[in-house]
Amino acid sequence: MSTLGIKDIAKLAGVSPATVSRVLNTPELISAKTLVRVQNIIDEHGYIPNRLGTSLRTKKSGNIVAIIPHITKPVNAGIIKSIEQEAQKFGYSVLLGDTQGLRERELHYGSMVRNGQADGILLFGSHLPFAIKTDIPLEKQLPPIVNANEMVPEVNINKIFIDNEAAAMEAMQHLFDLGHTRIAAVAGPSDIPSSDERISGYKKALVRQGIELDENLIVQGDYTLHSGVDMAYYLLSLESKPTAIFAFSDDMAIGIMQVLHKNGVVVPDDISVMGFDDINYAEFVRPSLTTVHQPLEEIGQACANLLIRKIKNPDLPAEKIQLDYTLRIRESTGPAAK
Amino acid sequence: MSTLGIKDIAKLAGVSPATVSRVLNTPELISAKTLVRVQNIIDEHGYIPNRLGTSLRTKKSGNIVAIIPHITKPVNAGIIKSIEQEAQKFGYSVLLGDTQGLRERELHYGSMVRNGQADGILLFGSHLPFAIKTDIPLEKQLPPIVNANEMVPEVNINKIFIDNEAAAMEAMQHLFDLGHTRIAAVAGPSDIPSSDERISGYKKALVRQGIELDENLIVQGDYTLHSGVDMAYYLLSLESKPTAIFAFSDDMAIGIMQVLHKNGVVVPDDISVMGFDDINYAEFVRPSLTTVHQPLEEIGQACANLLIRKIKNPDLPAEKIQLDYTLRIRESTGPAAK
DNA sequence: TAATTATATGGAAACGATTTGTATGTTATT
DNA sequence: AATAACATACAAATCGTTTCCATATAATTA
Repeated sequence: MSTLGIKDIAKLAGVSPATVSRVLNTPELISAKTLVRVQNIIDEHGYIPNRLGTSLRTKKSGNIVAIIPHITKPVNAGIIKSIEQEAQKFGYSVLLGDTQGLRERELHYGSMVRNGQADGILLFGSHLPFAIKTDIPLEKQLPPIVNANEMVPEVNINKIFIDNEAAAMEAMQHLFDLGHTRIAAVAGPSDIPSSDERISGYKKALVRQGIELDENLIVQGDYTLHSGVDMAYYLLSLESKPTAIFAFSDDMAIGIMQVLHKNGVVVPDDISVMGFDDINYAEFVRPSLTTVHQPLEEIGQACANLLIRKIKNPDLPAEKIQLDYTLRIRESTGPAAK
Repeated sequence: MSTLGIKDIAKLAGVSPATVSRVLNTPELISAKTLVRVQNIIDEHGYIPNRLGTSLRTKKSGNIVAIIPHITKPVNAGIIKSIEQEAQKFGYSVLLGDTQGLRERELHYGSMVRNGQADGILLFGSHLPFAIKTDIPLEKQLPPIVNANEMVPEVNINKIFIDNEAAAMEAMQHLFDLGHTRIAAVAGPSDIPSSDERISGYKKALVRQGIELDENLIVQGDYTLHSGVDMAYYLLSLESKPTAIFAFSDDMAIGIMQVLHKNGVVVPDDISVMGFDDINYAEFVRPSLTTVHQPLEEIGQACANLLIRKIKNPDLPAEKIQLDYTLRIRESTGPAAK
């Protein structure tokens, strides 16, 4: 375990530490023969430069940290994969930080860029992961950071997003087209921006269609399977039941469908169910789930790419990039029951 | 962005850097009045010690890296959560490394402990994430490391595992009890130890039951939803179809059930399906999935706890900890069709 | 009161790399 | 043969901490 350092390698190769460093970083400045000699010693001993020393000196860690509320949710699968690929293309490593929805963990991962362990932040939550001072302009305080999916309220930040409101409206239009007029919305937590935006789309769609809003039909879950279950029981308990349910996450939609099935309600014949996200299980549940597809790979790639550009050039102004959603119509939605 | 260092704080407080360091790390050695004075300056400026400097000096990073083949698979959800919780309890941070199954990424994350960015490794893959020399005893070369779920062949390593062979046998026994004799196995990739162990359990169970092995009934997938689909089509194409299918992952089982349903095969009336893992979707698919439950939270906690103990005391001998699986019987298995 | 011991702080050397002059050795030019 | 030009390699400073050692002050004891 006694790992040897650049000085040891230098001694073994009969050169100075500076030369070893150049062999590693700027080999074109080194003569062919010393290059191979030193490189051989390096290989032979499996020398790996201590990243702490390097980072300390260069003030670059080569890491980016992705702050993700619940990393194992299937909706993150495509995002993470593409982030890693894009980052690797530019020589960056991705450190994944799972916050479990805890503010403390957000702050913890957020501090990694200030304490030198990372060069930039990919933020998938809706809170800035550090304290900001009100007496100094925000831009002066921000490290390189890109915000995706769940938007922070702050304006001057790089953002990658889809138009949640428009997506919700389009989903509603699909249900209107099938003849539904009594449509329940199962929203996410109230402090989650994407949920608010989708509620807004839900309401606008009703207005446009000339349908009066029934507040009883808007319920709040937390995007999880189990909250879908709870909300389904509530909706089934209504005296005047909806003919369609628009859940703002696939997980909730799946939970809802299970309860409906257990209670003898046939989807979509009795009630249609619509999800949001298009996780990979959406087409494998029964009936397969109609949902709003998010371009997850694109989101991940765009995030990483943008962040790295900001790291290399911190003074660029904030960019907002909007990506396209798609309606994926499957079996869980059908004509409204009479 | 010009972040100030310990010297700046020292200057502002009119003390030496050593004193500031003590305020942060050993406040009991500092007089009450300087303590509050220095602490105020620290708070006022939001000073955060540079972790690189600290780690370089102390030779401890306070990080552990978890190397995970596919982090977003639902089976990892409970594991990751409990790892984080346990690590935090001891003041360690978890860096999640998703390898996407690539050797290169394994090596990359594996090098983090040698280059100072992490103090130990939680390994969920079946390859050691670094090169080992054959002329030196393994124990001399190993950093603190704990291997879980998918076992590396090397013997002298800390391991957390369930008895996959016994679990597979018990699953088979459940199917035997229902009257099945023609049971297909849908295995994982051939280089994945857990799959081999389950195959071994599958075969032993057949022997014990006095049923002749039919090699045509053992097929190989890759643990994913889509490979479940492919394998299901293959099994349906057999002239003599199985009455039960034992998939070595829930994802494959879910893929299989979808194909069966599409082709008018009723589960479990026509064919029973059994999974492995007990991911959270298992009880939400239709029919809900009978499967082998792995104690994911326990695994995560045991891993992190063991690793941290090894970090603090590297000379402890390797430990092997076996945890208990449980059969979860749901709707996807039933009496064998005539 | 003087001598001794605790207590609190400062100075400076590490930790492991990179990088900026600077020095050395070679080759080319006059 | 002397100088210029160039290619290499070195020594030392540096990044931001912690910690050993020394010192100054305060507290205790004789």
